[in-house]
Amino acid sequence: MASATDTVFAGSALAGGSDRSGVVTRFAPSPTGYLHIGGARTALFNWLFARHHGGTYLLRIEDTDRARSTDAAIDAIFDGLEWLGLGGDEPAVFQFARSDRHAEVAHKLLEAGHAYRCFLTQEELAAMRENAQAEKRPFRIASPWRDADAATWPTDKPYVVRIKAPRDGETVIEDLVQGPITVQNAEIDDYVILRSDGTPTYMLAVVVDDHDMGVTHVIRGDDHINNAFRQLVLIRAMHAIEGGWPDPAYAHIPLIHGADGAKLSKRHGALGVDAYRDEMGLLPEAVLNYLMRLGWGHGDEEIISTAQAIEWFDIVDVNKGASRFDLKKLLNLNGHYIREADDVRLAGLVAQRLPALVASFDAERDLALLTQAMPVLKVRAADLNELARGAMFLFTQRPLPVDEKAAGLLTDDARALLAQIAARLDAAASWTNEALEESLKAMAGDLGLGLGKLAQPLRASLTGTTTSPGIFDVLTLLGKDESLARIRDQAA
RNA sequence: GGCCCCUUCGUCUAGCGGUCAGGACGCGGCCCUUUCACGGCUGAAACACGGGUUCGAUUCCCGUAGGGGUCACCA
Repeated sequence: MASATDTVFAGSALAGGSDRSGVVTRFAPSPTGYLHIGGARTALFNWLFARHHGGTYLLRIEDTDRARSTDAAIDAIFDGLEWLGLGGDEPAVFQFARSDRHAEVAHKLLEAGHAYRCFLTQEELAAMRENAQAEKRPFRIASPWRDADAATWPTDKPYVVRIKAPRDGETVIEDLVQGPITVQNAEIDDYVILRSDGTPTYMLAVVVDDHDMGVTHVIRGDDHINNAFRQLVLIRAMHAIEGGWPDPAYAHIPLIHGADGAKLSKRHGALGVDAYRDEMGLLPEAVLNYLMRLGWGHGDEEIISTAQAIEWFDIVDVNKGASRFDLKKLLNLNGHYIREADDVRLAGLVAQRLPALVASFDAERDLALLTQAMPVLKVRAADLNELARGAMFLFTQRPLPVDEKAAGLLTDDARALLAQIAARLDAAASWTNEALEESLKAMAGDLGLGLGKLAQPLRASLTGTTTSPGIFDVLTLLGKDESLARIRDQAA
C-alpha cells in the first residue's frame, strides 16, 4: 500500500543527503518534444502541491531514450517551465547520467534473487505473443528463465534482466486522486529492467531516481496507473533488500482531452507552451489560472492567483475524470489578465509584435505613446495579437489606409462634415478629452445631429477603421497636429 | 480483446443523503454607449440508464451503456 505520506524520507541522495524533510514532488518530462499543455498542468499540480505543503519541487529530464531525446526539446521544456514560473527548486536531474546507479540497483536485485537473467529472444517473445493471440488467451510473460538454475545459462547468448513480480495475491494503491485501486498480482508482468546491452529501462530508472531524489509524492498523468503497480514491485524488492525504500504516495491525475473529446495529441491541439505564448499571445498567469481549473476547483472561484491557489490547492480535490481543453475560456481568462496587467509590461510585450504589423513602428521612439495608450487599448483585447492590432493606428503613417467599412462611412457628406470638424477642433480651447468633447458635442448640437454622426466619420479618418478606443482618447493620443492632418486627408 | 479507471448544463466545475442542483466560458435578451470592447442585469441549458440501500438519493452499493487509459529490450 502506498502510504509514504507519513514516511519522512530524509534528503536527496543526489545532493549527498541534505536534511530536507517533508513533501518532495517532481515533474519528469522526457525530452522527445516540446512541453505541451498537459505536461504543463502536471508540472503545475506538482508545484502547487509542494508549495502548499512547504515541500520541495524537483525536475528530472528522462532522457534515457537516446534516439529520441534532443537538446532542442530540453531547451524548449526549460523555457516553457520558466515562462510559467514552474522551474525546479534545485537543478534538474538528467536521468541518462545516472545509468550506472540504475545498473547498480539492478545488480542488487539480481543478487538477491528479486530479478533474473532472461535469455528469451525478441523473436521467441513475439511467437509467444502470437500464440496467445491465436488462442485468444491474454498474454503474460512467463519466462522459462525465471527460476532457471545458473548452471543452465547459455554463455554465448545476450540476456535482459527482468524483475520477478509476485504471482499471487493482489496489490492495492491508495491513490490520492483515484482512490483505492486494486490489481491482481497475476496481472503484473516480469518487465525488463536492464536491456540486453546493459542499459536501464525507464521503469528501473524512474524508481531509482524517485528514491534517490527523496520523492514522497508521485503526481503524474493517469496513463501511468498501471506502471505504479509494476514500479511498486521493484520498490518493495529493494526495501526488502536494504530497507529505506518506502512506497511513495501516488496521485494519478486525469488526462486533458481536446475539444472533440479525443486524447490531446500533437495533431489535436496539444501545442507547445511556446505557441501559447508566441503565436496565441497569452499571458502566463492566464495559462496557469486556466490549467489549474482543469480538473480542480475551489467553490465558485474562477479568477485564482497562484498565491491563492497555493493556499487552496490539495491534490485530493483533483477530479478523476478527464476534462476537455476549451480555448474560448482560456481566451476569456487571458482578456481578464490583460486588463489587470501593468501598462508598461504590456507595452513591452506589444512592442515586440508591432514591427511585423506596422513598418514605421520604432520601439525606441514609440514605446512611451504605446504605454500611454494602453489603458484604453487593453480593455478591448483578449490576447496580445489583438492588442497589437488595436494599437496599429497610432503608428501608421499618413496617408492612412482605409478599410472597407471605414471607407463606406466616408461619404461625400461625411467628408464635408470632416472639414467643419477640423476647423472646429482646431479652434478648441485646448487639446484635452474634456475640451474636445465639449467642442464636438456643441457642434453636434448646432447641426442637430447625434454625436455618433460626427464620431464615426471622424474615427474612420483618424484610424482608417470603424473600431477603436473612444474618439476623444484617439484624438488626444494622436495629438493635435497629427489628428488634424489625418482628418484633412479625408475631408472634402 | 484482458486489466484498470471515469461519467453534474455544449465546455470547465461546485456539491460531499433533504439545495428552486450554484458559479464560469460560450449562446440569447436588456442596460450602459460615439464604434468595438469592458461592465451590469437577465434567459435557455445538466445529475447517462436500470436496479437496489434509505423515510428520502445527484450524493452510498450493484449492474448496463458510453468514454478513457494500458498491455515494448519507449518514456
